[in-house]
Amino acid sequence: MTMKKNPACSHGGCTAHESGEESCISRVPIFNHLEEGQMEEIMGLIHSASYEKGEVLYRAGEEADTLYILSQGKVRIWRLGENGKEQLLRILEPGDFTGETALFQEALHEDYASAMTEASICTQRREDFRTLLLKYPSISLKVLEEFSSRLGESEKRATRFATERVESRLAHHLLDLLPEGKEEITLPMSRKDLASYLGTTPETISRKLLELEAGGYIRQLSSRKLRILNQEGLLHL
Amino acid sequence: MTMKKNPACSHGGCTAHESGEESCISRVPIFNHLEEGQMEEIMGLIHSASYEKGEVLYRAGEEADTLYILSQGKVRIWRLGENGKEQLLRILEPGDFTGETALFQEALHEDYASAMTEASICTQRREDFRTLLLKYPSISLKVLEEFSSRLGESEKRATRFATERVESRLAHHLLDLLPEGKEEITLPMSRKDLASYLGTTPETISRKLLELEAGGYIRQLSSRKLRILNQEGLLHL
DNA sequence: CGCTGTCTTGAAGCGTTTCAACACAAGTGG
DNA sequence: CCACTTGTGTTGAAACGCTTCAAGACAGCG
Repeated sequence: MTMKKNPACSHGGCTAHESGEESCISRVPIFNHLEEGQMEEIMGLIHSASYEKGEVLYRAGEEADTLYILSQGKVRIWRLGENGKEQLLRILEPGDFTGETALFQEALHEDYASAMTEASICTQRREDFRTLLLKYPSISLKVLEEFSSRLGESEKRATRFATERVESRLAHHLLDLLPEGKEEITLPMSRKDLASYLGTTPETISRKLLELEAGGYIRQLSSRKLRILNQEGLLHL
Repeated sequence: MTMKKNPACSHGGCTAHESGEESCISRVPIFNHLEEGQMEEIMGLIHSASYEKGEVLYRAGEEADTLYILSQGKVRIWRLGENGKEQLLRILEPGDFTGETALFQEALHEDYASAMTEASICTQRREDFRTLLLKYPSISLKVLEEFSSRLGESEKRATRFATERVESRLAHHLLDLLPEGKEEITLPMSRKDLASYLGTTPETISRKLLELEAGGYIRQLSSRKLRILNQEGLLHL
């Protein structure tokens, strides 16, 4: 990992690209409602770093005292079950953040984060972030909104694991991936990762996709692309 | 449900009991760091209610605009999977709160809450709560801590469902229930609820407990009481 | 005491995993 | 450009874990 301090996110990933003169921070939902001057104050407390593909941001067991905001690239977040089996929790896109779980309790990471591609990441130390929260309560509300929605997601996921079989979990996941109004999906990950995310095996994913195709619900175009033929049907599997 | 407004929690459940002259609010972690005057301000924004055993506080699909703080009794929080199967998410004890998930997004409840026993509950309207958060940023930090820990819990749960078999989930759950330094557990719920919580069936719970007993890990004293004989062993199941 | 609900036990069936073999695609070096 | 390697995805068959349904045991409560 290569690391720079200030001016905020001045490495390749964070400075102007398609988005003009903006820094990475303005693209982050929890900050983007603030005014000019406040933004600058925040940027002064941000560090930036670049990671190679495959590099690890943090591991379970390490002290969690940093907030990571992804500026460019993709980052994998996963956990190890007590038996050592790995589970994919989520994939960060630019603007997403991680490391928060332990930011508010003096705790250790329970998950792992690693770069799936070359990645530009902005970081902020726990104490700096807490100071900001106390100074600008509106940021807290934004973070609470984000936590709240993530908590909802996570409980929904847990309930799906607990109450639904693989075919149904897969069906619902495909619907989650389907862009509004469209009917074609590009899977964002390999069978192995998809299996890990859905709590099953690549073999079973393969077979269930075949079954869904046989049932007329979907059509597999290539290994990563598929067309949804019967949205309503998938919903009720 | 019976409802009263002010003085805060003055119904039977909230006024002095074992705890002296305190109101329910001072027992709530997110508020209990505040000063005298601030407490009174908060109490002015709190309503109180009593629920009969079995009564529902809210249902999935209803608008979520109220924070519920349990003062006395027990409350069940559960979800319905897409296929209609019910899953127990958690059981609230006095001091715990619920309704938060949707408090920060204009959203609908996705879960159900009902009183397991007669219950005294303090409520606060969304807007009143948001106002408090903006006025006293330290409350936000407390709530963030609570959310953060709950998010961690939930992700751990999801990972357990996804990566571990029933025997292991049960074993870890028993360890979670085991009070520090003790070796006897009183299960806080029926087999049916335990099964729902762990994403299995009552029959399987019964059998797995037998297996754990046969393996020398535990000893069943009665249907709700058991003794842990091999803590280390359970951990690595 | 008998009723009702909770818990247990048994046997059959089903969904999923596992392991092994094979197909296929992408990338590398001769 | 082809052969070779490596990784990813598929397919088949057997084994396993769990659920389901049905019946019986037990406990709590009128």
